[in-house]
Amino acid sequence: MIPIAEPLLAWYTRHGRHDLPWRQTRDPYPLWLAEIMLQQTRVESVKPYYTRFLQTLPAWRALAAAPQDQVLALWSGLGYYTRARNAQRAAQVVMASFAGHFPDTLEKAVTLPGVGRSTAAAVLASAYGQRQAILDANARRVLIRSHAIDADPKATATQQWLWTLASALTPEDAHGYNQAIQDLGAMICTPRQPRCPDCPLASRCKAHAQGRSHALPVTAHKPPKPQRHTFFLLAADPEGRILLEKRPDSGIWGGLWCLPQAAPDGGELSILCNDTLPPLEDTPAVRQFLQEAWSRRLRLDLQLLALAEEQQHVFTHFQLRFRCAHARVLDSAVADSAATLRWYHPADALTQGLPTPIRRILRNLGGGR
DNA sequence: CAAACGTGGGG
DNA sequence: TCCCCAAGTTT
Repeated sequence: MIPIAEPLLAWYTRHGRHDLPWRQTRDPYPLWLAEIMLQQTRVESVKPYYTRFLQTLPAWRALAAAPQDQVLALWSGLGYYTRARNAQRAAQVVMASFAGHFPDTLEKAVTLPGVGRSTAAAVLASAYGQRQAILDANARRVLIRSHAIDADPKATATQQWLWTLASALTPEDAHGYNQAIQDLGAMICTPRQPRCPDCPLASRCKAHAQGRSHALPVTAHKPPKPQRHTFFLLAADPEGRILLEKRPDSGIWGGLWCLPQAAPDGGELSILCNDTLPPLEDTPAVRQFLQEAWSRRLRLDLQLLALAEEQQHVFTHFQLRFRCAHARVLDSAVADSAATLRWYHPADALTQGLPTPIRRILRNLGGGR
């Protein structure tokens, strides 16, 4: 085991990112919110979301009581929307079970939805000054390189070893150390082309000594992404409003407002589907199928006008190809009654929680390019 | 325990 | 253009 705390903290004092918005406080609520937003997400992406969210919902009570649609609207574009729904559930638990205070033990903290071991440790260290080790992607990379760990980082045994290492190396000032190791990972010990000449740990780094910094951590080769296809319905009523459908909480884009979908094989209509379809052809048969399927499911008398050019959206685990079907309805009364279906003027729709590609589509509707 | 879960920036 | 992957957690 290689002691790194002392040079790390010295480096952090001089070169760390002390100006990050969530480093201006020791209040658990904003610290916790930042940790949730930063999960699998870059600092620069989080900043504007963090500021806006905190201005709108500045405390546990406000978040716990907010409409879910408001929470998701504040999260819209940030991705991994389970985090937003869990964050609100966590705020409700904090209010109901912890008297409005973030719990003060790891055991209790990890019972909060969306709060795992690393997030819990980060908050406890920063908010309460506890000696708690984190193990995020930055800390993991620094430990793997400094100790020249060849094993698969995903393997359970490796994870266990890394946690043991992290705990042993974390000093009393875990608050400072955790931030220091994260900054080192983000600024010096980066995934590709690490800047070893500038690294305060270079002299004691095993990977550097072996000339293997660039080769660690070992990375698994990724299989190609499966392709999925769907049609999105752009139905306009006589007032120029667009029909949106609220997605179920589970699954992709959970809880967001989306354009209604259809898959040309007649399969489940409310989910993004599926790899076995014929491509997104524009034939009379396809048009007829789409018009009938949507009319029946949405209980609308709609006329299909045109199929727009194919677009695509890439997710972590699959690639989505889609076309927008422009349609009009003469009477929008029926769909208004369903809780998961709503007509929106495009400008109002843009204030809702929307998936990024749907936001792009709606933004480009009127006068956009 | 492998897969699900978003999006955008950088090489 | 394409591939990588980021302050992980949940199922």
